[in-house]
Amino acid sequence: MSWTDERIATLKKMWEGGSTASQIADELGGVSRNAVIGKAHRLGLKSRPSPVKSADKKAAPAKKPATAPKPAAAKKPATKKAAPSPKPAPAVAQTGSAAPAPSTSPAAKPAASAPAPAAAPAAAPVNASGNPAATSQPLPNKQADTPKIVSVGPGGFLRQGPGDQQPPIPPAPPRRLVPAKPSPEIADKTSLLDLSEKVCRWPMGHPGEPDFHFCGEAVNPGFPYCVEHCGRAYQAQLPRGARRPPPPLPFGGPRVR
DNA sequence: CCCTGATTCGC
DNA sequence: GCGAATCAGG
Repeated sequence: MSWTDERIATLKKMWEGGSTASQIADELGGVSRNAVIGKAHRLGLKSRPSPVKSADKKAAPAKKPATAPKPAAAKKPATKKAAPSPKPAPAVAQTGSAAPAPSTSPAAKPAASAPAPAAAPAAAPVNASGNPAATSQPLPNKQADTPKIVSVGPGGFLRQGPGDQQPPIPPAPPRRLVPAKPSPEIADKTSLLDLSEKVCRWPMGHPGEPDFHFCGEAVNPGFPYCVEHCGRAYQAQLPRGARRPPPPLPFGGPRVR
């Protein structure tokens, strides 16, 4: 794979957007995590909290003496790293799929590290019951009069208490396989490349899905999200003692991995 | 172990 | 310029 302008653009956006090299790599497809990092550095993009980068301080870390510690010659079968599988990538289970599209391979991990809160598009706003007149949130919500802790964020978004996510969890979106490349259907959606300081970056759907896009609403000034999503992103902290008590987990709890 | 990013260095 | 191999912290 070569670094086309588009691929570079995507790399930049994602890198600056805080995606990990791995995520970027398999989003782009056909490149390794190392390739992404290497490219990023060559592009001058660099660093973001890197685990290994707090070293130095004063003395030189005396990494490698003049002697050649590593004979680069020997290439090992590399049992450690996962198989790169450059081209014949996506091992799509499912019923016989003829789509070769090497682009993305959503295969492996459930993607837990993604900052993406997994948007639930049609999530019914069950929130802010009392709905103080102060807020103009047009929430079609009646009933419920339990006084919840609701505060108004700087931009006018409603803060939620820590347990207030209305829809339990983002409705596990059926992961679709394949495509993930530009298609007419997402033409008017906010794509990765459409992100700017002015539009809401709240992710809708999941990377790799054909219709993955971003909210795209005008941002709440000073925030990366629109007012609505600010309410989701920034949640009020309940006073100590009034916190959500019990870890509702029957036992053990769902293993997330 | 896994993950992460940084760096090196042969190509 | 590219990226695998390697390093090194979490």
